[in-house]
Amino acid sequence: MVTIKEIAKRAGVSVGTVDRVIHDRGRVSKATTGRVKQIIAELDYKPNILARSLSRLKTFQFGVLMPQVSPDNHYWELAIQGIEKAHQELKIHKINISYFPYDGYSEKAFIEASNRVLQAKLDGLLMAPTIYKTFDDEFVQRIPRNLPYVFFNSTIPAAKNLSYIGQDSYQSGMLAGNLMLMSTHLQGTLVILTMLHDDYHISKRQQGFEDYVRKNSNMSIKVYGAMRAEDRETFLSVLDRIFSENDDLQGIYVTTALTYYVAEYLQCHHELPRIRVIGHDLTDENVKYLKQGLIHFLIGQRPEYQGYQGIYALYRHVVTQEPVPPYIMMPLDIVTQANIDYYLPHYVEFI
Amino acid sequence: MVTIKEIAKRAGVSVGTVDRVIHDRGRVSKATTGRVKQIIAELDYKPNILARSLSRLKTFQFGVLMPQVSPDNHYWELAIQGIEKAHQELKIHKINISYFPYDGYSEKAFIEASNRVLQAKLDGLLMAPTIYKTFDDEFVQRIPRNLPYVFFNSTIPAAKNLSYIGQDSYQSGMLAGNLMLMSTHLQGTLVILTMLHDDYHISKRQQGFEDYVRKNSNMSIKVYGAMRAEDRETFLSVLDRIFSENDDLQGIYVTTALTYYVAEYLQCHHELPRIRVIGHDLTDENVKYLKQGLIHFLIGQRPEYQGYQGIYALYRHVVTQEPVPPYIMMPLDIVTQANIDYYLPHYVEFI
DNA sequence: AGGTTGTGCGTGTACGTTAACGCAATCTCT
DNA sequence: AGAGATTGCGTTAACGTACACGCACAACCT
Repeated sequence: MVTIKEIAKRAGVSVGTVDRVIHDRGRVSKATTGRVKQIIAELDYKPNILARSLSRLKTFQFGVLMPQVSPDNHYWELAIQGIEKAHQELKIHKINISYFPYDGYSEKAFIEASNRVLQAKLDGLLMAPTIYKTFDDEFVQRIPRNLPYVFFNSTIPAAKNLSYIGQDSYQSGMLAGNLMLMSTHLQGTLVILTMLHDDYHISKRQQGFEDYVRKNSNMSIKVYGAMRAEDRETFLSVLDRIFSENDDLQGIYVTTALTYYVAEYLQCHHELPRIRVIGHDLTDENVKYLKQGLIHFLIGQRPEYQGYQGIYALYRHVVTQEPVPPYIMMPLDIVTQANIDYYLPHYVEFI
Repeated sequence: MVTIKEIAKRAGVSVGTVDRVIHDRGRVSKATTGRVKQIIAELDYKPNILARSLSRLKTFQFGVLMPQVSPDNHYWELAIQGIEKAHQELKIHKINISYFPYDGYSEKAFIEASNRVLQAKLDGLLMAPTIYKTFDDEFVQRIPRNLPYVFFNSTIPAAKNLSYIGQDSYQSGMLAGNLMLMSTHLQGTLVILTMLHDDYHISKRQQGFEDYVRKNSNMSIKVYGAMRAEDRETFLSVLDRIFSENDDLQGIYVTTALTYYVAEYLQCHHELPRIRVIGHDLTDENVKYLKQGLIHFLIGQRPEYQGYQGIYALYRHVVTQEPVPPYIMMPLDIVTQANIDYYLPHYVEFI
């Protein structure tokens, strides 16, 4: 193993000088710098990460900017689980994580949280740009150039983020379409039940589904929306309309995690025909109905793994200085009754 | 952070003594041992793994006993990729890996390789018990008690292995049945095309499929076998029989990675009815036909991840002395045209 | 009694890197 | 010209653990 000492010897300098070159701390002549760098390249020197973390005095601070955990959105909780797992693994390397949670429905709360982020001394930032507009205008512009940041869950096209970790939403809609066509008779009507029209993510799913079904079948598609996702009454009345207006209904695709409303509805209405139900996310409610056979496919997005990978992307860039891919795409996990047990977060021993 | 020095101070001894207690190197009085151990427990001392690996003189040797890579079985190659990935990550911790490959079809070759394993000085062994009988009788019995070993791919029930990493084969057959029923009309005939009757793994898949279909439908099942998997001619003649003998055929489930033979056959016989084709493993051939729409579902088993996890299980047990779960079950990945790209090994950035 | 062996500890160096400190030599400013 | 700042290095003590070595003392043997 080639060490800093070996390099120092070959360059005819001390280890202190080599260290200064490696870390660009200055106070080394141009000539010496060049010589040391050349020897480093020649010997293909790779710093020993163990010795590094052991002797480093500084602790790195990573910030996490994302909506606070709320009962109606399981996703963030799981993301935190992954972040904490990474935290545990990396704290020996003197990595610390501070959270900047905010009320996901309040712009003011977000702005306040983002200001706190800017005031904190951070070496890296992991964030979920949930409020597209606000983020883009108010925050991302103000991030200092030397603060690397990673997006997860969703992304902002023009931003200078180090990496994006998440799913291809359009493709996940395509996949839903694919599953729908494989499990129906290619005739009749399909319904897309969607919500939160302002969410880029979700409209992409819808688009993917529509495009796939249009291209690969002659089935007709009807789109229904429920703006206020939390409002159960509205939701159920929309379902009333869906079933009364479509007598040749073959399946419903729910673009969000609220798929279980449909299952609940079907459970209460035994007279309704057998239709396919496809949706997203392995929330407790969804999983329950999947197991009961009232939901047929769920598409999982590995929220824990997204959080985990997000922290690791920062670590690799900031600490080990490995290259980090600009996109880390999460697989589109297809989950049914028969394989659900292997995708539940408490089961998954992801490393 | 609580260090060995802190413990030494509190116990009124030197760090050398604490070290001797921790590593059970002897030469410490009973009284002192007890006192040190108690303080370790009280302070919840966790050794610093970085300092440990840095100052350790010994390198750990892990052995890998599995069939050599062969063109007709992609699986092993992928497993090695994962093993090598773990190797790269762990070599800084002074972990070394040596391979003991053998011809998977020859018992003699296996026995020879296993003897070499027993002669090597190993600290851990990762192995795939492919030849069930032979393994059980000849080899597992002779593994020294102090050599921890991990199975991957398949397992031996009565063995004293540290862990098993792989899939639940029965459940993966169930999943195939589940997908088959969801994508057919629940009437007509289904064919199971199987081979290698002596393989426990594969017969479990068949059984899972049969049980699921019997329980959840009235479709009739017919089982066809091709003993010599490599023999293309035999295989094609079996397919001739399948299609001529079953005029209400709805789908074929292939219990192995040889699914592409069916796809190939269908490609050459345009006159044949549209049937569902479901099989296992993301081999290049299978993926090709999946993308073409001639295979509808593949069930993946993450061979790279199995190898990766296998090495890490040994590492955790031998080096960090964390507890290792007796079973690390791989998810049953459902792969279609629409999500295949995210499951291909070159894409997956599994950490 | 003298030698050997074993027990119970402490000391010190090493692992590879970081980073504070120190010290000439040179440069800058009044 | 002299004081102060800057440049270009070398030296060294950490970081936390492993492990070889050594030393004192007791036990045992002949």
